[in-house]
Amino acid sequence: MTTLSGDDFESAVVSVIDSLKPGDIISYGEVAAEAGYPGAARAVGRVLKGSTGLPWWRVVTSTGRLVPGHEVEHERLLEQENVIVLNGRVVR
DNA sequence: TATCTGACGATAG
DNA sequence: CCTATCGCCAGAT
Repeated sequence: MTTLSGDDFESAVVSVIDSLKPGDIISYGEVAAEAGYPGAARAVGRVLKGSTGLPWWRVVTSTGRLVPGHEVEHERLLEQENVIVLNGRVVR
């Protein structure tokens, strides 16, 4: 039956992020595209914000910028994954 | 059903 | 390089 729910979108996003490995960085738009919802970068941010247990720190903005409002926390978490962050930007 | 919001993306200035 | 504006999508009220 057509039991469509936003849960499908969240599940897809969670699956993509959970598939990432330590040190692997991806942008919101990339996550949305991989989840099957290209252009839904904003919706992805909503999932990260409301979902716990997800490595949200592996997700950065398209320009490699850290998450606004969480730059300090984000940078610290990335360093734990062997990721170098300079000036609020991820070094790749 | 309509309207607003938001851990975004891209472009313009 | 930084700020501002528009556009896109899904969820919440």
